[in-house]
Amino acid sequence: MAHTVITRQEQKQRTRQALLDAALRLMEHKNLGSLGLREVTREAGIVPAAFYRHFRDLDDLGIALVEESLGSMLPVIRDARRGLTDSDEIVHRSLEVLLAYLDMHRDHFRVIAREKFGGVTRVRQVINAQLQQAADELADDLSLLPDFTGWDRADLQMLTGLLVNQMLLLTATLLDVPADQPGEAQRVVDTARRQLQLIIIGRRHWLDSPTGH
Amino acid sequence: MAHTVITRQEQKQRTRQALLDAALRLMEHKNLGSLGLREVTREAGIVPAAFYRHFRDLDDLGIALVEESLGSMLPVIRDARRGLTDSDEIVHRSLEVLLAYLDMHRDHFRVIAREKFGGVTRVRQVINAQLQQAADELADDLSLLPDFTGWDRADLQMLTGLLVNQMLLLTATLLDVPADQPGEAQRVVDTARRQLQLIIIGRRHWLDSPTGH
DNA sequence: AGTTTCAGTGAACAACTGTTCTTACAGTTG
DNA sequence: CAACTGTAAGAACAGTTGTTCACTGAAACT
Repeated sequence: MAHTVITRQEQKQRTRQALLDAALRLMEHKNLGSLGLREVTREAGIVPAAFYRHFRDLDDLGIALVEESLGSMLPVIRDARRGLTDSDEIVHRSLEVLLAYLDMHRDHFRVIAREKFGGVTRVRQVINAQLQQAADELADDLSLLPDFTGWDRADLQMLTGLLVNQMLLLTATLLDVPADQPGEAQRVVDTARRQLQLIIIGRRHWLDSPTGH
Repeated sequence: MAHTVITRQEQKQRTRQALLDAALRLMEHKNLGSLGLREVTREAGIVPAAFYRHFRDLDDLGIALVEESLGSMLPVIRDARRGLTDSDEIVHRSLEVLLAYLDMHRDHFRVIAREKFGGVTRVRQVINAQLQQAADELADDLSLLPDFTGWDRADLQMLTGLLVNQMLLLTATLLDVPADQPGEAQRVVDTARRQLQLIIIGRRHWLDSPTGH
C-alpha cells in the first residue's frame, strides 16, 4: 500500500488552505477584525507561530480570503450571461445563478457582505475594486446589445452599478434569514425580483424620459 | 461664583453619554465586535468596573448606540417630506436632507452602515427593524398621493424598500470616500441621483408595463 | 550519501482582557 | 443633621493575546 507522496509546497498549500477555511468558519459569527490569531490557528489545528509562515498578519489573511471568494464567484456569474442577447434575460439569469451559487457558498458570501462595510480598510478596498470591475464588465457586455443603442458609457455604468448593488444587498439580506424559515427567504427573493423588474422598466424608458439626459 | 449643582441622575446620564461617545469615536476604525470594554472606558475617562453601572456588556451599549443614531435621524428625514404631494419631489428632497444630515453626523451613519452587516446579531436586528419601519412609514405617506392610485400595498413596500436600500448604500459609499477628495464624493452623489431617477422612471411606468402585475 | 532548506513545534515574554471585590464619598432622603 | 443610596475608584484575579526564539525532522537539492 503505497501512501500518496506529498511534496513540500503541496503540504504548505494545504495548511494555508486550512487557515483560510478556519477563518471562514469562525467568521460565521464574527468579523475579520474581531478574529484572533491564536483563535484561527487553534481552529486550523496548528501552532500559533506557524501562522507567520503563511501570512504577515490577519489582515493579510483577510485579503486572501476575499480574493478567493470573489475570484471564484464573479467569473461564474459572468459566464452565465454568455450568448444572451436580451438585457432583461441577462438580469434574471444572473439572479438565478447568483442564488444557486449562494446556496453552495454561504460562508464566502457572508464574508464579502460583512467586510464590504467592515472595519478593515485594505480588505474593503479589495472588495470594492472587484465589484467595480464586475460592474464594468457587465457594462461592456451590455453596450453591445441592441437594447442599449444610444446609451453613453456613464449611464451604462450607473445602471450596472445599481444592479450589482442590488445583488449584493439581496445576498446580505438572505444571509440574515434564519435557516428554518424558507418561506421568509422566498418572500425576500420575490421582493428583490420585483425590484429588479422595476429597474428594468426604468431602463426601458430611460432615454425617452424628459429628465433622462 | 455658584458652581452648577449637578443632580445624581444628571451625572449618571453624563457618564453614560461619555461611554456612548467614546465608543462612537473608537468605531471610526473598528467594529462593535472588536471593541474592548477596557478600551471604551479608557477613552471615556472612567474606570473599567464603572461600565457595568450603565450597560450589561458591549452588545448592550451597541444597541443603545444604534437606537440613538437612527432614532434621531429617521424622524428628521420623515419630517422633511411633510406637505409634499409629488412623489418625485419627495425622493429628491429626502436625498437632500439625508446628505445634509450625513455631513453633520458622519460617525452615527458609519456605525449604522457597519453594524447593519456586522457580526452582532441583536444589533443587526434593531437596525433592520428601524429601517423596515422607515420604509413602511414612507409607504404610508406615498399611498395617499395621486401618483399611487391603483398601487397595492406589496408593490409600495417593494418600492420603498428599494429606496431605503439605495439611500443606505449611498451613505456607506460616501463614508468610504477619502475626506480630501470632494470631487469623488460629488461624483458618487451624482451617480446615486441618476440611479434614483431611474427608479422613479420605473415607478412611473410600473402599472402600465406588461410584466408589472 | 551528505548537506541544505524550511514548515511546523514548544516554550517563554510582557501586555492586555473581562469580571469581581471592597472602599470612598457626594447627592438624596427622612 | 444623620442615615441611606449608589456612582465611580482602586486593586486584584485568572485567562488570553500577539510575537520571538531556538528547535526538530523530513523533503529537496548537489
